[in-house]
Amino acid sequence: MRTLKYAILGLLTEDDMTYADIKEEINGLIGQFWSAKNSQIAPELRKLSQEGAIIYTQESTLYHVTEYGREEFLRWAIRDEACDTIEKDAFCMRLLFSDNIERSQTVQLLKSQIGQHKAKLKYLELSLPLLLKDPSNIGEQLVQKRIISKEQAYIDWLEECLSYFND
Amino acid sequence: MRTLKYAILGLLTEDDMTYADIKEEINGLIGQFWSAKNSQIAPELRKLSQEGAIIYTQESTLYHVTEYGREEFLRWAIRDEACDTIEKDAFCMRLLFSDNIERSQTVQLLKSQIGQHKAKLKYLELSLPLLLKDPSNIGEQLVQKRIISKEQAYIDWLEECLSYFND
DNA sequence: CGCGACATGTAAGCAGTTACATGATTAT
DNA sequence: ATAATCATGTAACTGCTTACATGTCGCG
Repeated sequence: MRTLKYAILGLLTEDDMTYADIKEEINGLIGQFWSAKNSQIAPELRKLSQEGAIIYTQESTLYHVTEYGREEFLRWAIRDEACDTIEKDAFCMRLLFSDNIERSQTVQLLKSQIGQHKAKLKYLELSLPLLLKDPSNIGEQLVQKRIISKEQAYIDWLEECLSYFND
Repeated sequence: MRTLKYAILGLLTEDDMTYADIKEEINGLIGQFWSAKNSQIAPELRKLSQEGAIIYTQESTLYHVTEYGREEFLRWAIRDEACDTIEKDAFCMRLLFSDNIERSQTVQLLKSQIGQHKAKLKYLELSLPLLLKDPSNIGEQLVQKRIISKEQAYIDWLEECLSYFND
């Protein structure tokens, strides 16, 4: 589906950016629902250049979206696709088969998960609001809200699980 | 991380199964947090046979987990790994960049998503409880609860989004 | 200079999907 | 029997990650 392609075109539609800018954006809010490593971003930029969707300028080190790139982005933006959130959750797998191991082990795993997710939530609550540069961008605010409440919901569920196993 | 491997070993630890049985389980509850197509299950079964983790019997058409396979599974089951739920959500990407398109288009996309997710929720609420064969399996119940409340939370968020864009 | 740390980029391999091929099953 | 449908499996490709290579910058 080349979703990363459209992330980059979306960013460049708002502004010309350096490689570092793009990386920073993708490691920020975007990374919370569509992560990508350097080693994926770099080839994608090269591919987009070859396809004539973006142009790189040596002197300014800026990537710029072409008219074709912008059109591609806009065509994608209004496309009504089937809901396709892909969630892969290895911890659910462990919990599903937890009757094969000691209850105390499961409790330990749960506590560890809770600790990790609470740390993540704290990080999100601190860092995400800082990324909101333009308060008029409703979409950005709504996505941010979603990321945080999703994390909170996961913690709530983990704690519910813990209470079941602690009896 | 070979999570599919451990899904299969986990299933076979509970009981010997045919290919169809395994497929059915993976398309059921497991598929809600770790989906896999036939074309991934078949090679994985072959690989597990080669590795000596499972044995296939022609006559009974049953897959059976070996002692080595069971040990592998148990080692994995108690492993305390960093939280690594991978969520990829293309709709969040569209919403994030929604200030580039007409508000009415965004409203339309939101309504479509809401419809789709409500249909999915209805399906989950109907089908998942039927899969609960063993009521003593707490893990199964908790995972099922999680799947359904996650879907509900997504719908709630979409409706909140809609109310913002409808003003 | 030259050493270490960090940013950037490449290449190999794993995971997952799509499209297609084969074989079994049912209906006409 | 033959066609249509479904289950099963393969192969090719895309997407993604890991591990590594190169380059650039700050600092002794």
